[in-house]
Amino acid sequence: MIKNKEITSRDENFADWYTNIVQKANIIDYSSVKGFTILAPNGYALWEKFQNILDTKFKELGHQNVYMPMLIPENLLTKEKDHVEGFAPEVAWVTYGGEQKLEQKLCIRPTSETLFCEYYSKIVKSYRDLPKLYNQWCSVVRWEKETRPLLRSREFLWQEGHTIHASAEEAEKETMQMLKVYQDFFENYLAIPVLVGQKTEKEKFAGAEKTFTCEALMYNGVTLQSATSHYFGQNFSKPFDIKFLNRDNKLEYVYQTSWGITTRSMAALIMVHGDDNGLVLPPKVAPIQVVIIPIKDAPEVLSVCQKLENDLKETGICAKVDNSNQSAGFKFAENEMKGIPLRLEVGPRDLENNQITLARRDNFEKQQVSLNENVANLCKNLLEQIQQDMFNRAKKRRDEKTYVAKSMQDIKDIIEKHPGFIKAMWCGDKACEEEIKKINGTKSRCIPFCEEHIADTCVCCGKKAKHMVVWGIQY
RNA sequence: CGGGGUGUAGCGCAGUUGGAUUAGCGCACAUGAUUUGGGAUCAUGGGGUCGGGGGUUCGAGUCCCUCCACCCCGACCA
Repeated sequence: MIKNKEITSRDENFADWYTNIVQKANIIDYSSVKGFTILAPNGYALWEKFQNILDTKFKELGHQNVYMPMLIPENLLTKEKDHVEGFAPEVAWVTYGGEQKLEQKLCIRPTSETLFCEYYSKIVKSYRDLPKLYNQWCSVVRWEKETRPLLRSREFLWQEGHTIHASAEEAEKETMQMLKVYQDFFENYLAIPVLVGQKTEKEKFAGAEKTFTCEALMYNGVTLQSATSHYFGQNFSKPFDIKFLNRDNKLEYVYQTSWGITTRSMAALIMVHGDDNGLVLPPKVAPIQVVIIPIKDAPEVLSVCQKLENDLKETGICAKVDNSNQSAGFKFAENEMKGIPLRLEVGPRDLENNQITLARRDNFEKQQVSLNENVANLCKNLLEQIQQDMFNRAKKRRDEKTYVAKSMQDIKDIIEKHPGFIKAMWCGDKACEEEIKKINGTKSRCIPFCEEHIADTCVCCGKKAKHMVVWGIQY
């Protein structure tokens, strides 16, 4: 366990550490246009893992994938008032087609609500057509002023689910169901504990009736909104005229939901689990789960490596021999940087004793294993153990960084000394949220489903409290 | 958009008062050899419109003007 010399320590400067890691682990690279990054092979492989897991789940629940156009005409974007006000400042426009100036400018989608709505209004006539459970995987563009790799880029990949239903109850049920899908994904695959709850009026999605969220806490105590699920009610179906005839032969507007997760979730993974040696990937989403390193370029070493790779693959583990023409030390460092959960070292010294060395990425523990044992099976169990340990460690840290504030001074002290999740009571008034935001930009993250009664009065104004809110500084 | 800063090889930098040439150094890269249990060593080699344009001068990476790009701090955001 030797600290990587080529990156800034995460305790010294977390922001530098992060930008070092994403590049050195070959997750992203910069392009020549500000805010537009290249998803490099390791980054894209990780995203494909995310896609696979979620897409399978979505389909199990009856959703279908579609693909909407990338361009939205101006008059379509502006149909829903709150929505356009939320997105207008950050859309990119296409104004020319070839040499010809366009009569109506076209916006590059910042999100596709309006496109789905237009489509739904065309295809829905009767309650028999409902529900429609569509999803799309695509990229969207938002012209951010300040950009950071994966956290805030001008183009990002995501998935947006848009469903319409014949009743409010059914749509609300869908909203909650998808929130649970995300929670399960974060906790059981990414090994990231998330706080789930409802966004306040101020923080909810532009045009939504209600917004629900999964909030994660990074190593440095900064919060990250990691996935959201919205209930739109009829807010979009009215302006977009998505009507159906119900069982009583009466025209009614549909009830709608939307839910999404972006490549930002990869940033969460990096910032929750990563350490001074690079990425640490939970086994369930690691594109390569076990790397096998031949210590010497000798035939007997290589043949053992090859056999191990085959055995592991047969057990359903994604394993790879690192054949690169580098020194052993270099390979150790390189594969640690990539976050590969488990490393098998095969060298002459081990082989003399008919054994190999096994090293965990998450806690650097090493052990010798006899080749007479079932190594593949051992790895399989160990990978499960690593997955569990990573979640427990992240949860312990999250809990340690969760505080209670009973006054504005408490909030100020916590934010300045050691940021994290801050539980505090709130009266429900937007003015108090704005007042709290003045403390280093502390925002309400959500009203958690597991509310606690901390005090009777609002932390800010002292009036009767309506909710316990979790606050924090956000990315 | 407001305040501050930086542009010299893929990356990180040096280049002193304008006179030092063919603009250097480290890392990275290429070839060869020896190596391989925590980022190997030696040898050889490739790579530059000094951010762009204009000006001053016998002479500009260096001085002046102008444009551009990027970074940091604020306001806005998945």
